[in-house]
Amino acid sequence: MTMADLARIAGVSKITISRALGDGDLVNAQTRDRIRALATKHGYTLNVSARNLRLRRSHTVAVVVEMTPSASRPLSGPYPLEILGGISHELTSVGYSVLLTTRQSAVTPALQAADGVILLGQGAHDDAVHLLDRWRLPMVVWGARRAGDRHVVVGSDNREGGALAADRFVAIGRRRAVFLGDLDHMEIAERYAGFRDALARHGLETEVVRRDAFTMAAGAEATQMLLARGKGARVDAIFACNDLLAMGAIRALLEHGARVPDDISVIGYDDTPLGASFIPPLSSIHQSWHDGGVLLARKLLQLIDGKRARSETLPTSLVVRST
Amino acid sequence: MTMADLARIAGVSKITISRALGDGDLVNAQTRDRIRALATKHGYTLNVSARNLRLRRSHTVAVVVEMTPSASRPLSGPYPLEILGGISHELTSVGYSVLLTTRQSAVTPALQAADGVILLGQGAHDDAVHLLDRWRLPMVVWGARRAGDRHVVVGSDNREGGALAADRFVAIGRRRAVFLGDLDHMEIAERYAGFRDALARHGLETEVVRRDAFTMAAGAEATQMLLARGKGARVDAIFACNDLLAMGAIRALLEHGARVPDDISVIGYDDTPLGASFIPPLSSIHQSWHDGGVLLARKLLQLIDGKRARSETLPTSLVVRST
DNA sequence: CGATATCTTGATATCGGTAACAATCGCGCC
DNA sequence: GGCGCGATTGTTACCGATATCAAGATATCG
Repeated sequence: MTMADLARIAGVSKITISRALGDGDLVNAQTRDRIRALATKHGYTLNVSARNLRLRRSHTVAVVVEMTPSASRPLSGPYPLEILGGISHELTSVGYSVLLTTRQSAVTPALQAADGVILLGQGAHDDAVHLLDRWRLPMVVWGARRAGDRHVVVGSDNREGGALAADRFVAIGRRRAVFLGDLDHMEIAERYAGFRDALARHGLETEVVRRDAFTMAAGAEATQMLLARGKGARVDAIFACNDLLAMGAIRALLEHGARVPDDISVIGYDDTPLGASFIPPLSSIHQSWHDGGVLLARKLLQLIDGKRARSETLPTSLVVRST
Repeated sequence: MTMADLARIAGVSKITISRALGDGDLVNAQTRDRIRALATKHGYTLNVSARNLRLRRSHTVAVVVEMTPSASRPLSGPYPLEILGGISHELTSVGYSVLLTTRQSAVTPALQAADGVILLGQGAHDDAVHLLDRWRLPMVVWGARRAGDRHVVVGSDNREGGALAADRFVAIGRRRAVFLGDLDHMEIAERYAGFRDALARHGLETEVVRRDAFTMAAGAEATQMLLARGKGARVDAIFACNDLLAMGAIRALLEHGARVPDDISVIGYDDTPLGASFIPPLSSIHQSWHDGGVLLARKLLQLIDGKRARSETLPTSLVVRST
């Protein structure tokens, strides 16, 4: 069933069908409705390849993802499936296809034909510069913004996330807070910066305990180290850059006999369902992955349409549970 | 840069270019190499839309995924990103595109034009029957096989996984084993069946403690219940249908003063990086998600090529760590 | 040497849409 | 009445690839 067939049935020409199903403004309202009704009735579907060929557009967006989980990043993938859900939802709703690619996979014609690229994953920024030069395609990257970036970046507001944790600690009267995490990661460095600055505004200092891995074990071990120190260095709040580290910390605290949150308050990051189901339920900074995906998609569509798009950060929020 | 352009440069006709880059057999080896060299030199890439139009194939596979994590399934998505990696890798390497779709998203022309469908997620089986009737497309489903299934199913060998856990328990002399999990899920029921049967072969009985959620909290709570029972019902081995439940169980055991694995041995399922980084490192049944994805893709490609494909199960293995 | 088989290349039509331009119709206005 | 205008529909020519059939060149064989 092609347009020609439908045209014959409706007693009009192909182009009228095309216009009736598409633009809609160039065709009489009655004929348009009649044709649309006929199309649904006969189960007609547009041939995407033909349209793409004629329009010289692939209506495809390549999403390049890092997919290998590792012991130091124990959640299933650096970025949750949810963000892909947001991207996919937004793009398919406007007739675009999501071409999922791993960073390792070969550059296929289909990939090269993409109308735009979305990059997810820790190496994204470096890849971005690389790809941008080679392909000159519209491109949007997920992550933290950097100074010289020429590409559009979407990410959640890590500074704000850090500040939210700090404000909470101040609000419940904590005086000695520790930040737990690896400052080499841009996003985490931002979380720390927001945390430190917000505390500084209240005249409080921050201490950093660096750990490279994002595991419970690392969190527990770091916390044991803190607990083993003398009384002079006692802390009453821990902000972990990640829920797993936070959970590890809590575990170590409880094992050591410290009360959470009475003696030491702990806040995690990411608001994972895992943290929510932890005992005790973990307080955490929430960022909406789904919205992030949607925003990435929208920005890219703007670029594809030849409009400008600005880098943007998504708001975060603090979810207070029992820690 | 189209085929026509390249043809002009090479001094041959379009069709020769097409044959040189494709089949390769119908064209002189020298001209073929010359043309291929020219193609790379001028950075020519095939127009996928044009080819698809002519061949009446979309070279696209729709992957339908369940993407919403929830409190009762706290890992980021019911199926890890890794399986998508396997699918994507395999398909893109043979020139197919992966069209990622959520179960909720609308049926777009691009989706309908797919050459095949891969279904992932818990509702997959029911959707399968539905879609198969409506679309008559080649389709492959991830999960456990069921009796009346008319579609091809790929999944890991849950029976074997259960049996491996049982064999291990027998090998280290355990006598009273408990299975922890929700038997309403097909895959988990299989794990239990394998576990129970393997123990039965050694004259041992099994006890089931059902819990619906896949969380640490549920695992801990179930285990506390077990510990609270009288001495007559003492258990010395727990097989959890999931790493999180296993971790919850271990936590409860340690809190109660039981030694793991000396008093009670625990084995989880999925071999998540999370479990590997747990303290103590969790023994678990491993299944290769990546290989699963690859196999799904291969089966589907067979179907698309008009060949037959059989349902298949992937082997599992036991990773012995410290529990 | 002629005929046939094989290898290699080309001309043409076609896949199913959409843009550009042309044509038709009805209407208002001078 | 004739002209111009907007609204609506149609004609034609493509987009860039590949299948089909045909044709020229070369090899093989009796």
